[in-house]
Amino acid sequence: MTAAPRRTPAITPAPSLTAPVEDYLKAIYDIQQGGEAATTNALAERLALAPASVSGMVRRLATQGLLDHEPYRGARLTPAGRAAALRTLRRHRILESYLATVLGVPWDDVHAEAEQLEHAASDTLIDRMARALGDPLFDPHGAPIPTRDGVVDETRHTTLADWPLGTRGTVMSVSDKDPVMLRYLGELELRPGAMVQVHARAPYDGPIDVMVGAELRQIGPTAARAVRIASIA
Amino acid sequence: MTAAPRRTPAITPAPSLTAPVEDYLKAIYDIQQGGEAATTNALAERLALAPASVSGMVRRLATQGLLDHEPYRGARLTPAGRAAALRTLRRHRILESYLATVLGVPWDDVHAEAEQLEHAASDTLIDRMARALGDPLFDPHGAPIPTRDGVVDETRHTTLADWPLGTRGTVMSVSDKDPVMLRYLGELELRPGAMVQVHARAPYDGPIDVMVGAELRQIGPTAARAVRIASIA
DNA sequence: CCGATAATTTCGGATAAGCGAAATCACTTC
DNA sequence: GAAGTGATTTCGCTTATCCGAAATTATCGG
Repeated sequence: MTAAPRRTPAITPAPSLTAPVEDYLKAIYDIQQGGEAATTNALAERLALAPASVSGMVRRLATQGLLDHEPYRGARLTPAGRAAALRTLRRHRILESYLATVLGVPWDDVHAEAEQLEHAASDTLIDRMARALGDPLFDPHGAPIPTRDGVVDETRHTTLADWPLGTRGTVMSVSDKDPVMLRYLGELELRPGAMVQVHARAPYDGPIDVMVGAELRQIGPTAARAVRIASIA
Repeated sequence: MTAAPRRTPAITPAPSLTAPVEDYLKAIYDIQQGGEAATTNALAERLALAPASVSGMVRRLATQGLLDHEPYRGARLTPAGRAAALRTLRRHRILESYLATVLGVPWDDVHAEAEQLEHAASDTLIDRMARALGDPLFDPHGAPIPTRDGVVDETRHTTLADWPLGTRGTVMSVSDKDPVMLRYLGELELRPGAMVQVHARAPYDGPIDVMVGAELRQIGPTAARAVRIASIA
C-alpha cells in the first residue's frame, strides 16, 4: 500500500457523478442512517440489483475515495462520499417539497418523480425552488432537508412500533419509499404533525391500537415501523 | 414559408427511449425543420459527437423503425420517430416556459436546464406544468409547443437576415441554442413580440440597420439569422 | 470518363453499468 | 477445530454509447 495523500477533502465533491453513483451513495447513507452496515446484500436489495453488480461498483467507488470498503465487511462513506450523498438528498427532498406544494403532485407520487429529477436538476435550480418554498427544513414526508453546506438533522426517532404505551407523541416522518404504504398512512391521517398515543400492542407482531388525533385505529407492525414519533415538545 | 399545423398519426412511441436517442431524434427533427437533410455530419456537429458515432446510432435507430436511412444519403424521421421527437420537444418547451415564468430562471439559461430535465420529467408532471401555465402555445423564445397529441405549428418564418427592406414585422422567435447570443438579443430588445423594420443592409454580410421598437440598431448577419419575423397581422 | 476531395461508413477499442455462475470467505455449530 | 451455510467476490459476458483511424463511396471539375 502506497501512502496515498489522504487529505480530508473540502466540501466540494469534485466532478459531476453519474446517476447510478448518486443512487449508490444515497442508498449507503440511508442504510448507515438506519444504524445498519451497508453490506453488499443490503445494497443490492435496496437498489434492486444483483449482488455481483454491487460488488463491482463498491470497489470502484472505494478507489475513487467516495467510500471505505473492507472486502466481505461492508462499505462506509468517506467525508467526500457523505457530502455527495447529502447533496443528492437535498435535491431529492427539495424536489419532493416543490412538486407536492407548488405543483400539487400527490404525496405518494412525489418520491418516484423526484428520484428521476434529482439527477438532472442544476444546483441553482434547486436553490431557486428552495427559495420559492421559503427554504423548508422538512420535506412532505417529514424528512429533514440538508442545507447547501451539508448540514442536516440526523436525529433518529423511535418508530410507532416501539413507541411506549400511553405516551402521547407527534408523527415526525413517514417512510416515502412505498407509494401504496404512503396512501394507506394518508388515509389513516398518519402524516407528519399528527398526534398519536399507543393504547395496546398485541403480541407476536399483532395489530397495534393507536389513537390518531381523535380516532382509534388499528395498524400492523410493518406500517407502524414506517412511522417515526417524537415526544410533544 | 410553408403553412399551418400538422397532425401526427397516433402511433405508440414504444418503450421509454434513452436520453441520447431522444437527443438524436430531436436534432433530426430540428434539421429537417430547417429544410436541410439530416446528414451524418450535420448531426455530428449539432450533437457535438464524432461522425463515426452518429453513423452507428443512425443505423440502430433505423432498424428500430424510428427513422429511414439510406447510407450516404441522410436520415428522415418515420411517423414513430417524429412522434417521439415531438414528445421530447414538448417536454423541452414546457420546461423552458415553466422555468422562465414561474421560477424566474434567466431566459438564456432555461435551454440548458431544460435539456437535462426533459429526459427525466414524467408525462404527467409536464402536463401539470403546462396546466399551471395555462397550456401555453409558445415557449419564452417564441418556439411553438407541440400538444400532447403531437400537433404543432410548423410555419417557417423568414429570418431578419432575409426580411424585406422597409416592411414592418414582428419578431416571432429567436434561436435558443446559444446563451451568449440570447443575452445579446435581449439587450437589443429583440424578443418575441418586438416590432422591427429593416432600413438597410450592407453588402457582403455587412451590418444590418434595423428599427427595434423605437430604437435604431445595427446587428450582424449571424445574429440576424437567429431572429425570425412575420408580417404584422 | 477519371480522378481528387469530402463525406460517410467500417473497424477495433474504450468505458460504464449490469448479469449469472462459480469460486471464495466468514461465521456458526457441532 | 472442522464443516456447512450463507454472504461476498471473481470471472466471463452483454448492452449502450462513444472515439480515432482506415476504408469506402459520392460527387464535382475537367
